[in-house]
Amino acid sequence: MTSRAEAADMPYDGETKTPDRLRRRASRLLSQMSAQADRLMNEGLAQVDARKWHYAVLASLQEFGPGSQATLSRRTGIYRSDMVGVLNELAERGLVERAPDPDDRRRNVITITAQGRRHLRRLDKVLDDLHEELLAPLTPAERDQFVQQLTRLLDHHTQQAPHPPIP
Amino acid sequence: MTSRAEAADMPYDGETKTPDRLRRRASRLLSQMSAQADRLMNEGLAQVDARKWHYAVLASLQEFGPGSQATLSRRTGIYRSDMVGVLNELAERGLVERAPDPDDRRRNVITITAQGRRHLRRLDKVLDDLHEELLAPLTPAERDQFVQQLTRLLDHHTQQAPHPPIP
DNA sequence: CGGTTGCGTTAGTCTGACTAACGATGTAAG
DNA sequence: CTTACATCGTTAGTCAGACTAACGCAACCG
Repeated sequence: MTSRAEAADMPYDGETKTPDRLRRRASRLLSQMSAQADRLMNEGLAQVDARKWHYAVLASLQEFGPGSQATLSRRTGIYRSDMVGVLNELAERGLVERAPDPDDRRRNVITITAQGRRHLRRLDKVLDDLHEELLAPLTPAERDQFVQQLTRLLDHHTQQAPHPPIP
Repeated sequence: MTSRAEAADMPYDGETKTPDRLRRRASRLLSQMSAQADRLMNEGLAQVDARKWHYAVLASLQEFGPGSQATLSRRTGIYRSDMVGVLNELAERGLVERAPDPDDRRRNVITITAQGRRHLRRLDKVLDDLHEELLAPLTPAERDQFVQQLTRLLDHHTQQAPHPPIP
């Protein structure tokens, strides 16, 4: 069981090879895969004039109905300071409507438009395709497993999280 | 087609719940887990006056011996423009030595020092602990599986990659 | 010799994640 | 009622990671 391969008769290549202890680190794999996934999504979404956050907000609106910006922030995990810009973009494109809430004049009520719903359907399709590409090397069973493990990890670190409860 | 109608008798919480289609997206899970892992690593490493990149460089030096900055760049995946700063930090701390290469005067030869080796041993321990924490919810078998799947994904996207061959 | 390639370095872009503080408004306690 | 506190939208800014462009220099190739 030679795990790290007696370099003895291997074409030793200290020029390009990454040490095993490095390649194996989950944190490293995660950040690299995350970068890769981000690149993929951004490219794909750019082709339909959209961004990751657009999808998050539209999906949340579709699923749970209208809400204030702070509500959307909680639902999507986007900081409310960043939500401003996202909603500007969505409103510019006519995908959502931002109207003052008569019941609470601090708030804006955000509503998805018909066009927004249409756009969301498109984004869903685009993202499905992109994820197909992203997860191509995994079998369907492995994909489920992978997603489920990621979910468990994430839940564990965000439950009684000492850190980021989306301020 | 009542796609969101089933909320009928659920404790509907449109204020904080994230839509399923969103929570499930691997790209989203990856970026969130990556952020979480980054935070964890950065915090842990900060306590021993180190950074992620420090580990990568030191590990590479230990495993494959001295090399030029460009070589290290290839081995670790750090851009050579960022390598400069990393090596400055490592040199300041006396963990590596940067000497001009007499055989090729464009190059610097980077060598790990005894102190660097000591530091690396410490970092390895720290990272082991941090990863124990990071992957806590997974059984040992699942961890292997998880790492292996990430590796496969990453390999697939970096092999004949149209995109980032570490320029 | 001249052109191309590789090297180290500087500077700068872009994105995502995150903090601080503001004024305006709402809620609760005395 | 008024004083204190919390929440909302917004602006501005920090910080890190990933990445590009371009520079001057040195080496290699034909």
